[in-house]
Amino acid sequence: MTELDDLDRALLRALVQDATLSTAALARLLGCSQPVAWRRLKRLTDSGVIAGRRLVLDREKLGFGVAVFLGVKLATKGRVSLEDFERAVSAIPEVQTVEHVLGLYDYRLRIVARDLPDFERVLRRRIMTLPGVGDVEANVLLSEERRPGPL
Amino acid sequence: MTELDDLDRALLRALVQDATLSTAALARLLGCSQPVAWRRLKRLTDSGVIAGRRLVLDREKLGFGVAVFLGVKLATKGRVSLEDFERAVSAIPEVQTVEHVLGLYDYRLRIVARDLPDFERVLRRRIMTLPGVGDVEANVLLSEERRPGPL
DNA sequence: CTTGAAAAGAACTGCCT
DNA sequence: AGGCAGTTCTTTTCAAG
Repeated sequence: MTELDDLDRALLRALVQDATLSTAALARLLGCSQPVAWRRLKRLTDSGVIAGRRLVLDREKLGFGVAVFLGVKLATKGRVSLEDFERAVSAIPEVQTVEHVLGLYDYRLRIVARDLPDFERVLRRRIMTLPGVGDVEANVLLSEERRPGPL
Repeated sequence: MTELDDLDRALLRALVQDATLSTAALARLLGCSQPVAWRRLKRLTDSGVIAGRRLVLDREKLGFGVAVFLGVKLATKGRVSLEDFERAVSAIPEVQTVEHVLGLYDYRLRIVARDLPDFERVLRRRIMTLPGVGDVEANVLLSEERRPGPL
């Protein structure tokens, strides 16, 4: 954990909303000079608080109209099973995220597909054939909203 | 949907891996000139295929060691209920994403908290008091991997 | 579609309070 | 720590092949 002051927090809040802001624009927003904004930004990046920058793509414009969350329960869960499952699931291109979780399910997967028939294909030929798969629960994404989170 | 050629796809793949690449570095990777990489990038941005750029923060370094996925079933789900729920849930700072889904649950929420006691506080005082909440299922995040997705 | 180059702007550095 | 002024680099636009 890193100690942040109010200026750091304001900087992160601004950048989480729009990562394309220049340090000069940031400085204007925060009421400080451009080099100060730059130094803060660099410090946060070097210390790893800022872990990276990601492109946000428009699924639909790319022809992937369907996103589905799958909860997966494994039938057998030794150490080897987990590793086998993770390796196999990582090889499926339609899988966007693999989350290892604790609770009713063992893994949560975010899958994207062109349409529902395409999703059925992925589910039957890719997911259901994964090593050790037990129960699977699906939730089709209707809409999603991302929030800044606590800071 | 937008029609993309192989160069566009290669460009997106490269940028999804590292959104900090300069257009010159991109051009080198793709084997084209810098102005071409720049034009392609601009076209993809203007057309909305590239929807934005986001900062990736390190939860733990910010002091939020716990992330939990909640599946929420509403007890009553008229149009008004959905809107009430969404408005109320958006006001909780610990909520990072709100996903309206179809399936066993109505909403999936990603919650972050400082630790498990802090999460319990959020769950009891914020989540369980939301308007119309029925069943709630929780999955604690152990680890997550993001994959490039299909392209 | 390319290369090359100039103009604008952003990022980075050193020095000062 | 913060600010000013300057340098360097990238992005962006344009001319010409």
